[in-house]
Amino acid sequence: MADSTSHAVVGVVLRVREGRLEVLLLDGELPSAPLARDESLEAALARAVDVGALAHVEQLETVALAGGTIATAYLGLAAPDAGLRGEWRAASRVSVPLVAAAQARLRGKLSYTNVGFALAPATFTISELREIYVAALGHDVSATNLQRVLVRRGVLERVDGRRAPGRTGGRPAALFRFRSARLEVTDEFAALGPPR
Amino acid sequence: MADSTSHAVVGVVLRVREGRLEVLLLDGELPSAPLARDESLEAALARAVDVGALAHVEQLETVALAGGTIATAYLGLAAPDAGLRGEWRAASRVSVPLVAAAQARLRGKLSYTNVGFALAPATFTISELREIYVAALGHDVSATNLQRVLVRRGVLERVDGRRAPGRTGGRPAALFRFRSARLEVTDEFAALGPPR
DNA sequence: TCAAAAGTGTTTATAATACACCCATGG
DNA sequence: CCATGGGTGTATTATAAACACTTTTGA
Repeated sequence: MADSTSHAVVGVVLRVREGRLEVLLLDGELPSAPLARDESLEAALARAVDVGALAHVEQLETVALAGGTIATAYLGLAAPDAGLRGEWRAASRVSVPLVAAAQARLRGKLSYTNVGFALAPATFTISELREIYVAALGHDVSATNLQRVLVRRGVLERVDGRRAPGRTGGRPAALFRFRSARLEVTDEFAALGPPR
Repeated sequence: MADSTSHAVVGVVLRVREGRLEVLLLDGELPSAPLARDESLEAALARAVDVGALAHVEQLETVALAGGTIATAYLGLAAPDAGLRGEWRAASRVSVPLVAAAQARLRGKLSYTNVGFALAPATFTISELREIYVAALGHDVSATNLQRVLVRRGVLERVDGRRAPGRTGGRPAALFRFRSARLEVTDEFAALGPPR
C-alpha cells in the first residue's frame, strides 16, 4: 500500500511594522514542526507557532522538499503588537519561495477581502491603515481612496474618539476599526456575477 | 525527528458536458494514488489520473483523512471531449468536501482569469461557451456580456469560419478560441491596484 | 498666520450590465 | 415571410481613482 514519507508543517507568519512587511523566523528558519502520527495539520502548526497570537490563518500550499519530506505551509497574519517569540525579518530579504507565495496570497486577498483586519491593530487612523496596505501591497495607496473603498464595502466602521496630532500639527485623525475579524469576501465577482 | 505518516494524492477532475458540471470517479471514488518515497506530488498525481488529458492542473489543498493519512488534492480541468477513463458523475450529486472546494475554486477563477480555456473545446461559439460558464458558475450568464467581457480582456479571439445553424434556423454563429492555453490573471486588482 | 495632516465634494475613467434593435438562416 | 438564434449599438449603472478644496491642529 502507501509508502511512508515524513511530513512537516511550516508557518509563514507575516506582519507589518513601521511600514515594513516582516516574516517571523525561529533560529533563522521558518517555524516548522514535524507532523505526528494521527495528528491534525492544525495541531502540528500550533506546535510550530503560537497560533493564538495570529489574527488569521489559512493553508498556503504543500510542497515536496529535498530528502523526501513533504511540507504543508500555512500563512499566518499578525497585528504589529502581537506577542510572538522569534525574529522578525524584512520579507524582502528572505528569498524563500514560500515567503513569496505568502506575499502573493496576501496581496491578492487585500484587494477583494477584508483580510486587512489581521494586520491592523484594534483601532487605527486611515493613515496608519494606509501604511500597512502600502507595505503589504508594495505600491502606493491613496488614503482617500482606501477610506472610501473600505467604508463603501462596509469593511471599516468609525469608532469614537480621535488621534491627537503630532508635534508638527495637523487635523486630529478619526479612528476606525474593522467591522469583522473573520475573513469575508467583499468583492466576490470581478465579472460574470449572477444577474441582478 | 519526524514521525511517519502515509500520504496520498487525490485528483478532483472536472469537466462540463451537455450543460452539466461533472466530476471524474474511478470505482466510485475520487482518483488517488499513494505517494511513494522520494516521489514528487505531481508524479503521484500522474499515477492517479491521466494528467496529459487535462488542460489545467493546480493544487487545491491538503487535508488529514481519518486513519492518519494525509491527502493532497489537485484540481484538474478537462475539455468535454478529453479522453479520460472513469465514470463522470454530476458534481452536484457527489457530496464530498473536496469536490465542493474544487467547484468554489473554479467559480472564483472563472471571473478573474482565463481559466475557461481548460473547459472549452479548441473552438466554439459564444452560445457553447455560455453553456459551459452557466454550468460551472451555477447561475445564468448573458451571452452578450460574456462575449464582451472576454473579448475586451483579450481572452477570446475570433477564428475563421462559422457554425451552420441547426434545423430550426438562426444566424450562423461566429467561432472563437481562447488566445492562451495557460492560466493568466486578467483582472488582477478589483480595487487598490497601483496608481496609474 | 502658516505649514502640516486629515477629510470632503466633485469630477473623471472604466468596466460591467441591460436592453433595444438589426442580421442571417431554415422552413 | 416569419420564427429562431446570433450579433451589434447604445444607454445605464457601479465603482474606483483623481483632484481640488476645506477643516483642524501645532508652532
